[in-house]
Amino acid sequence: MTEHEKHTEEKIFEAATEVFEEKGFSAARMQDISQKAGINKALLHYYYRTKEQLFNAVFEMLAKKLFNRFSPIFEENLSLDEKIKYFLREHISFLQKNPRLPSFILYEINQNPERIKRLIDNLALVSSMQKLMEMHKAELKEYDIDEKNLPQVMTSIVSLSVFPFAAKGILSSIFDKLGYDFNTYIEERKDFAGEFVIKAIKKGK
Amino acid sequence: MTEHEKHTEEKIFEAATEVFEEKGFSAARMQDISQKAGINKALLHYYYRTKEQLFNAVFEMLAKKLFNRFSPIFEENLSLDEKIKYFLREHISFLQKNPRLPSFILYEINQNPERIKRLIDNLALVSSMQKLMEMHKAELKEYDIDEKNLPQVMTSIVSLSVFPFAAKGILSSIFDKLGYDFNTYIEERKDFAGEFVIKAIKKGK
DNA sequence: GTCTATAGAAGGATAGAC
DNA sequence: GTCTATCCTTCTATAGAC
Repeated sequence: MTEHEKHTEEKIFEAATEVFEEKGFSAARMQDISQKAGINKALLHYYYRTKEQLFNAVFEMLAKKLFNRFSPIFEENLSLDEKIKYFLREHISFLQKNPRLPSFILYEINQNPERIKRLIDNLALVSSMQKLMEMHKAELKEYDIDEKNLPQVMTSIVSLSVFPFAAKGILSSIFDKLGYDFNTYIEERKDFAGEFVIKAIKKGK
Repeated sequence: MTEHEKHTEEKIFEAATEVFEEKGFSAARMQDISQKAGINKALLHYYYRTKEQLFNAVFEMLAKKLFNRFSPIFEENLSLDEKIKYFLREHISFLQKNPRLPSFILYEINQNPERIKRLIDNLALVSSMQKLMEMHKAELKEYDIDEKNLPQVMTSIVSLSVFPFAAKGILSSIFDKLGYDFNTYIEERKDFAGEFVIKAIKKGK
């Protein structure tokens, strides 16, 4: 593959990423993608054969980009408290730079759940979660967490960071009316979310 | 309007609701809608002129259906604790019967935020929230809630009920691998979510 | 590898008969 | 009010020249 080829293929991929993320698969137009990439429409097919294949390449990259953000939490050498706060701060900051990602991924997966199957295999979620539980076994006695409600706790944590972006369109409108500002709300959320979770899962006396 | 007319128009509307909710605006086909309604494609245009207008009618109905579920909480004569628990139980039960609603509404609003503007005016959210704060003024001293973090608290509550359905495609896949079941998870969530929130907002000593 | 031109199919919308 | 037939546009995809 020559330098030039690589250049063109990358331009296409980047343009496709922008258009698909903004419009979704069905509303995206090959014409828009080629224009944004500054090349001819026929070239898209030369490099990626079909719209579907181009979309799959983009989708896989974006999904990995999003899900890989969940991994660091399993590695850091921190207390469980700090780990949760750290994760939520980082995750919200990441989504702040990629606000359209949650809506795009969630929607396209609901449209076609098969898309995610292969990716999930690579996530190694089961072992990571077991590892996490093991690592903080001693601390866990201070929390209302056990194997049974672990999915509830995990999804609650994730929802606090993802939902505001998935619902950005609605929240922005409502905040406008209430005199709040979405960006300020997100800034505050970086700390709020962590504290909210910690209080919720600490064992009451 | 004759009985027969009404019948046909309703059949179209119901078929359109199903198709739009499942596929979204762009991927939905007028052909599919007419087939599902058991009538000819031309009739869709006779009753609703364009795809856009048919979609708007459906969208408005579904959005109201979803948002009206937020109102009861402002009316019931309950303590703040009970009100939150009651709301989450009811809201999750409602979404259990309409699992595709969150994904559809969130996505279509992000695609076109104008769609929600008019609806929000009718929600009277500002006054309702003020009324709620006023009503529980005495109790509020026991909670970490004030005007400043009210949006954080409110969106956190909503996210706990809405996110699992918006992310149903992903969660189902992950749960499969972990040996959990999505429906069981939702059943448990009806109580879990309320308790989670209450603990999170109760003032620590 | 990149372009122009165009095929070929699909989808929204309308005309016109009944 | 409902149907058949068809128009017209748009979109994906390919053929073929350079």
